[in-house]
Amino acid sequence: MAEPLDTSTGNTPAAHADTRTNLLDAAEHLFAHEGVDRASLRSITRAAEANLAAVHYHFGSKEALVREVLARRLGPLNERRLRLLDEAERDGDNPRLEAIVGAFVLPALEMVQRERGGHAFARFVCRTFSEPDEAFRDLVLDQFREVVARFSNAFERALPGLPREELFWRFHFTVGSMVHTAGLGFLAYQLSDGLCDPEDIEGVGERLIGFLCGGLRAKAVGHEA
Amino acid sequence: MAEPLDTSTGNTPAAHADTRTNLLDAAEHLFAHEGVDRASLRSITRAAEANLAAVHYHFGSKEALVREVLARRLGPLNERRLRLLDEAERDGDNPRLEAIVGAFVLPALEMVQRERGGHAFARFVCRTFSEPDEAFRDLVLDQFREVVARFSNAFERALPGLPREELFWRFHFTVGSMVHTAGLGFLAYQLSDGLCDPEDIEGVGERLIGFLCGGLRAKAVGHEA
DNA sequence: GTTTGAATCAAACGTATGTTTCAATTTCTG
DNA sequence: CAGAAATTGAAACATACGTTTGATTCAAAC
Repeated sequence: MAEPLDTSTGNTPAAHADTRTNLLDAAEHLFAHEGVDRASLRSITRAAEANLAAVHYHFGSKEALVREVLARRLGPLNERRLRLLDEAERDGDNPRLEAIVGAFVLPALEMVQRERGGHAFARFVCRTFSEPDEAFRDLVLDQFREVVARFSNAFERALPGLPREELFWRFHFTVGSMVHTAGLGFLAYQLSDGLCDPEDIEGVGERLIGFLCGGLRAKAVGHEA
Repeated sequence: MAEPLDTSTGNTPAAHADTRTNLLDAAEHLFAHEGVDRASLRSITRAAEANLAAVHYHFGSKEALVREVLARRLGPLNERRLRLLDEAERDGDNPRLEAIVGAFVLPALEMVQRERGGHAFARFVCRTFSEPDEAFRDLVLDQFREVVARFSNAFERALPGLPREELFWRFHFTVGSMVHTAGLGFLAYQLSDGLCDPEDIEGVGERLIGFLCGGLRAKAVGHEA
């Protein structure tokens, strides 16, 4: 009985594993395109050119594999968000709203476009958000909690006078647009008959930031700002 | 071999079936809470107090059951949207943006709150949006196409000068916020530590409309309106 | 009261799945 | 090079699933 090495986040320098990475890549792709349940370990290991037992050797179970697939990218993604927020707050004590929204939104869009398999991952996370299995959803949400705390504070300072309840709702709406766009941008292509190009993340990012800032700055109903 | 009666949409006056409705209700609930794949016909029929074979007798297959669950509410929901848009356009030839957005957003929120099982259904649809199985996704999108066509025209007239590409993207962002809110409003409750109340659909609707109109009216970047 | 078709039921079928096992092999280490 | 540990491999296991079958109950029609 051999214990596979720790690799928790993708930060460790690839250790020695190839099979392990192949499994994560294949699983990510298939989870996104077929769903966690429909993607069988047999199809995953076949795609990764590994033996069926490799999943249990390297991860212990299918559920643990799902967790690893999520954790591998979610950690770095949220770290990037926090780092960009740090930068924005360093520049001016009261950064522009556009910079805050950008720090929240752009890392996701960039990951989709630039990282190999990013598209599949975004779609997978989008799925996981509405995942009924609490274990998986909590895994995403726990990674998300610090981000929510930091960004809601930043929003609060950038939008003085906005009631906290209103602010959290607007944050919620923001997350919705962001997730829908990062994970399901192809729907915009489909529904606009090819007019919208989800590959052009710079354009999409600009548009999304503009839209969200407009919404975040809207006059609060029933409240005198 | 007996052919079960037509009930396509929920419009037919309940025909004579009880088991059939029980199956749809139970399936809707379990699809939302466990996902289509994890919800077995055995658990569905148990919840509906029906026999295992009843699903195949009344619907033919599990996939057909999924389709029925979707179609039962999706048709009326989108009809309601179109009717409200008609009313808004009848009132003034150029209705206020708020009225258009409301016609798009409120039927979903109201269904969640007012119809029995509406919450479960919204969550299920939210899942289906990111469903990898094209057959299910297309079922949702096909029901959605006329709505998109009508509303994008209305938006276009309410927001003159906005390039069509920008307009479709903003519609896309709008859908994201709406779906995220109708299906996953409980996340706002969780992430705001109980500050946001997803049950208060009047409040949520007002906030969502305000937010979306702010975003839709934002100055388009890179374009002189 | 018998007949007919719809609806329900218990039981089984075939298959695909996650998991386990243990031998074979490769890779590192002293 | 020898030995130990890590990794891969082929096969089997138990289980849960969607589906099918054929008998049975039930309600109305004649």
